[in-house]
Amino acid sequence: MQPLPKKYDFRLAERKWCKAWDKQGTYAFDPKSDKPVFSIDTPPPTVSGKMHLGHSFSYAHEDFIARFHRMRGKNVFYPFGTDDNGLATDKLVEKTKGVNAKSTKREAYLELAHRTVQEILPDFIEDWKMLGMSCDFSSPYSTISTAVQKASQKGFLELYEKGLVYRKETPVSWCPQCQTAIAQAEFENVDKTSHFNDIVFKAKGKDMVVATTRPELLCACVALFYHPDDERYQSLKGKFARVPLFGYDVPILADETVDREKGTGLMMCCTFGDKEDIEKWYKHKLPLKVSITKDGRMNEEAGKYQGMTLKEARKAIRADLEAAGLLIKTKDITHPVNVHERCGTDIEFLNTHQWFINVLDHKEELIEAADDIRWHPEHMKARYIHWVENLNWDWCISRQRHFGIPFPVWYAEDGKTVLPSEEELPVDPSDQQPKGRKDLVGETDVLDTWATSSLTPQLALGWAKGGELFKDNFPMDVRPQAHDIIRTWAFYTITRGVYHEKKVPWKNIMISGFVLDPKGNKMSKSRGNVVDPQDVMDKYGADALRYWAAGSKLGDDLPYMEKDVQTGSKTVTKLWNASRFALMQLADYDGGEPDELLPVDKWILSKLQGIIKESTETYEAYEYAKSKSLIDNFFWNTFCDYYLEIVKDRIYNPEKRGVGAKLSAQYTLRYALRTILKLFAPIMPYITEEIYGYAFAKDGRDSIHVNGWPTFDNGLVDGTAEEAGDALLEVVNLARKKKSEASVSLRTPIIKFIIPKKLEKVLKPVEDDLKAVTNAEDISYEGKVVFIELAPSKQ
RNA sequence: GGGCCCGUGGUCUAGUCCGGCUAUGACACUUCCUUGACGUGGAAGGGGUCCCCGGUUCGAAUCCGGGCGGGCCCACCA
Repeated sequence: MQPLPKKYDFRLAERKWCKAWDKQGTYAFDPKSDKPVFSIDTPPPTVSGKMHLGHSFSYAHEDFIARFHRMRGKNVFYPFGTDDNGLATDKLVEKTKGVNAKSTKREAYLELAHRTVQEILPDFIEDWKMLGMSCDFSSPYSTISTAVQKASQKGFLELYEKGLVYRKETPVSWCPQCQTAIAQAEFENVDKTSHFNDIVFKAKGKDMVVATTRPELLCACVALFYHPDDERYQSLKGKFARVPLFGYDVPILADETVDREKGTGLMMCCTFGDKEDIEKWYKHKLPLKVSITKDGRMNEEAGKYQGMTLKEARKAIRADLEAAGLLIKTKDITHPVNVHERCGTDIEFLNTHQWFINVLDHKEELIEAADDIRWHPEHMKARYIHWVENLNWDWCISRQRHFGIPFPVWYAEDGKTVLPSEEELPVDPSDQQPKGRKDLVGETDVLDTWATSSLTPQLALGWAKGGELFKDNFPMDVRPQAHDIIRTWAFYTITRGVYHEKKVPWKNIMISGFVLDPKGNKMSKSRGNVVDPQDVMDKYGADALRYWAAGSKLGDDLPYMEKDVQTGSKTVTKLWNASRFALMQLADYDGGEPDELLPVDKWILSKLQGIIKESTETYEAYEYAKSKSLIDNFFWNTFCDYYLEIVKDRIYNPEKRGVGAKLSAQYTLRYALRTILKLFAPIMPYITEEIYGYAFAKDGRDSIHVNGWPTFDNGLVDGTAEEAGDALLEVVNLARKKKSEASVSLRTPIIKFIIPKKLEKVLKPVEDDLKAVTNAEDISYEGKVVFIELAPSKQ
């Protein structure tokens, strides 16, 4: 057994092990092994920047679970991939290369995008490796890779065959900035300030006042609505109104969804201002009047306002209305507006051709599916169900972008859809025709990134290749993710599981919370309160960061406080020092078993069994935070502050205490240290591996992280020893208190230590250790109270 | 408006499901201790109406009802 160096350099050690694990394939999945498999549907991080603190938080959580199961002897299937086919990556390419995808030629842009992704990926993945993720990094998948394109397109074809996907011209939510359709799940609600404008419409010379926040859509107005019971407007039934500035007539109609209290109780319906407009347009079969372009400008319908942005048009139209005396009142309001989560641009509705996956007809099935998954924490299931229940639209999966996985679809002259055969995949219909055809028009849209990442369990398990791995391991054991993407990733993946395999994709889902700033606010660039995990790891190490991440239970948000990482860093140091001390004491130990263990040794071994049992149970239940705090307390308190102090005398002075007492201590010390390291290993993989390497590894390839999770040994549970040890601690505390009150060193001898008679029986067997740790010269048992007399001060 | 989560010393929290130990730990604070692993350490200590009100119970931080406060998700966009 080698002694440990004086100092632990986490920078060196973490880099060293990160490379060594990779090289030795420590975390490689073994397809030939007969060990039970534990499979993890690792989230492929979106390539849109660097790993952020929220990532390190939730990825640490899943890694605790992965490492625990691997140590338990499972063959852990823990793939790693990157999600790099979506709008987020597209935006990153635009930003880093200073280009605009829409105004760049398709081929040139795609070439640039693929090249940029390849440039970014190695460094991007490095952050996850340094965090100590125990994924199999040997062949990371990329969602833009040819293999994944093929699989994703295959998935599309399968849904098409099942009639679960369809194309339709319909009003769809549209981002004028990104110039693509987006799905309901990509909305974000933001409160914005605006104006409620009271505008005059005229009908047969009579004035009618309509309140609107969107005067720029006047030219798209197709009707006015009032509530059928609204007495104020009964006389308007069947009449027409003239649209101001634009001078055409629209019908005045009644609809029960109109709120009489809002504005003037008279509203205009434009195609399209919002969801309400769409619903009324459908219901009353109104004409379509499109007034905005795909890039968010006014079109020819807007007459003299053509070419203006919506914002400019709003200002100009308000001014013109005012000049004409038709804007009679303006009220400042704050109201919620749906914006695109990626860019913050107001969402519009455009009537376009899009592909959809039918989800509205299958809500019930998708809600029931939630019961087949164990949710950790349980209440997150409600979030999922709530989202599915409240869905309003089918899942729009087509995006009008260059970068992404192409739809494997062509259109014939008669409008019929032509699909490739599976063998032809992957295809790019933009510049390719199916076998034997020359007459088709290829679909130029690409698939929503979620349409691919919703297949991660299938992708990772090689579903497209039809292998055993997939057959045997779908559903996977666990999906880890954060709660913000329940409505997207979790929902979509469950949908694909149910649609393709008639099964939920995983048995468990573990959902992490968010990292907040120290005051409990969200971290965001605009607030300027962002902390980079790279900086934290550089300053304190990955183990310290992981220790911090283990401090909150699943689903709970955690304010980031540097001092908590510092506590992790201190724990690393303490672990090093305690191990260094222990190993020094074990230098002359041959590993032999003592004939008889001393009661104090039995005490700590017994206590340790409780920790093993409980931390195993809590890990099994995904409660790593409980496990961590159990081990933490045992290590600092029971092991360092008491046991090591008690045992010093036996090891230092074998001539006084006997060789057997020393051997008993050495045996116990070794067992306890080894167990503590293992219990800490899932949370702090670097320091534990480093110490294990010095102290216990059989050779350079023997890792603490594979197998060897401590097993509960009922034979070591000893009630009598625990009673003796606990009583010992109590009197030790009294002695320490006495010395503290006297402001003297803890080594000050006790010349007279009188302990109540009733404790004699329980304390007698540990009396030698008690004497040693309290430096008591004389111990006697009498009376009912403790009496301690300290040696006089030297001065 | 609907749903969910939460409210514990100065701060962050454990404990709450399944009621009963002196209410856990970390950080901060006070005093002391440099002892042959560690001062990034050790010992001792101060500090809590367990959000409020009511109920159940021998007994409530924990269960029930009602408030108040905070957060999240969804809806509200005329």
